[in-house]
Amino acid sequence: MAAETLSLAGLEKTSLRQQALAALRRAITTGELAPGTHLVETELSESLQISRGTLREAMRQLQQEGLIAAGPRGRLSVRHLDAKEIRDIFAVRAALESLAAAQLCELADRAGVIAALHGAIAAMDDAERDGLEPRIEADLNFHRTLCRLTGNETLLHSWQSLEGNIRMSIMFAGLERAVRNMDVKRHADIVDAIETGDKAKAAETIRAHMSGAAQNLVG
Amino acid sequence: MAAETLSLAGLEKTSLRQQALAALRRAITTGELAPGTHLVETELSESLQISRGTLREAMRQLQQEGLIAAGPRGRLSVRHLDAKEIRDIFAVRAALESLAAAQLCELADRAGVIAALHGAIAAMDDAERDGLEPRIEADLNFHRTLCRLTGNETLLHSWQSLEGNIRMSIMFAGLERAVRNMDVKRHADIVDAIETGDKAKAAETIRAHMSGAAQNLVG
DNA sequence: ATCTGCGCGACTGTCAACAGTTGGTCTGTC
DNA sequence: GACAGACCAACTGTTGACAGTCGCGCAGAT
Repeated sequence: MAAETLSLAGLEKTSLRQQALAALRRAITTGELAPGTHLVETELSESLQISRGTLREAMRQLQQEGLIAAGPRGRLSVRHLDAKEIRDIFAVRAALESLAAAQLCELADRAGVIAALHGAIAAMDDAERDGLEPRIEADLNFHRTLCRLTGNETLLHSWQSLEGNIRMSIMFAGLERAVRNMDVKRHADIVDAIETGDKAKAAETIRAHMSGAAQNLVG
Repeated sequence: MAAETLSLAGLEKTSLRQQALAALRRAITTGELAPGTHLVETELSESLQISRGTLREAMRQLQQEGLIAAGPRGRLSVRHLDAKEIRDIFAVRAALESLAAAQLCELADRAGVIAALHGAIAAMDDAERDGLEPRIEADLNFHRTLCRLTGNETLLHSWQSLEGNIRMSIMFAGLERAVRNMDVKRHADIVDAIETGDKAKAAETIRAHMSGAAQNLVG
């Protein structure tokens, strides 16, 4: 029986707060909870089957992530994005990811990094057959990996706190427009630029990618 | 009695959660709560005279800001920064603020922006006589203003979520080292670069400023 | 002396209830 | 019919209490 006990399959005992957080994040970024919707604590806690206190903790986190906004008298509602805000979000995203690309260029041995990024691109390629959502996940995973590989935890954390906003932007613009940005070749260009080790070039490639992406979404 | 009722003096009715948030943030960034200190909910709620539920909401927010970190079994403790993390924080900060500088360069009419930034520098100059903390506040205010003037709310929000980490970095390095970065002239250089409207130059000025600042803190 | 249970104290996860405020509605009066 | 004022329902802010779990120390067996 040693094999079973060593598997540790049931290691992740997530708290109710984390489950609620994930559920709400998903509901908002998929549009199940429409922008502008007023989030009533009592209703939500009932539908999620958790207490208000636990729910409130999760909502604070979502508020900090920018997915929900506070109105007068503490009323929380699903944030609504307009075209300018999407452009602003992608400008910040471009700044963060170009830093990531530049930091990766500074690494002496980039072989492992390049391999990991190629793996992420391959996953994007595979996802093309699986539908829209998997493609979006694969795309976000590529960019998240870009940040993670730098080893700069602050950078990764900042990017992740933007991730919800990015997902909302995609949802707002519509999935059809969003998939235009999932082109494999353009992502391969990013990896190639990093491989050369030219910081300025890599950063500029990212900025161009993001500028085009924002244009695709709102233009 | 119209005068009194119109004064709106008591407009800011801050919730206990916000007060707790401010108090904790201050205690951590001033070192009153040393890095690594385990934050026991029952103790803190008693010393702050609030209930645990309210305290927990504030702690979630601090956790997202990166001021406190979660250990095993949900234990929260004051985050500890090492030299690498400070460099990482300042690299992200540089990326955000150079975006701010670049966006400000794109404005057709920069007169108002330049004036506001000169005002912030003048405040730094005044603060030189007032001691260490006011100088730090004036410095942070300058950089926050830089982000705010872009009108990019996401950028401002990202910067502010980094602000706590910046304050921790300053505390960690010691106030004597930190004030080396408060030089008025070097900040004036930033404003001058923005005034020329040269995006690349302005961004590079910021990056150099931040690189030097990080070096001053940990070098 | 070392190891194995066993309690016990300490803390976090979670919940249900109370209090205060705001906005709407309904009624009575002019 | 319009307006003023008083109820009333709906929410959020805040609290105290209960439950589960982890780590530690102590006693007893080998």
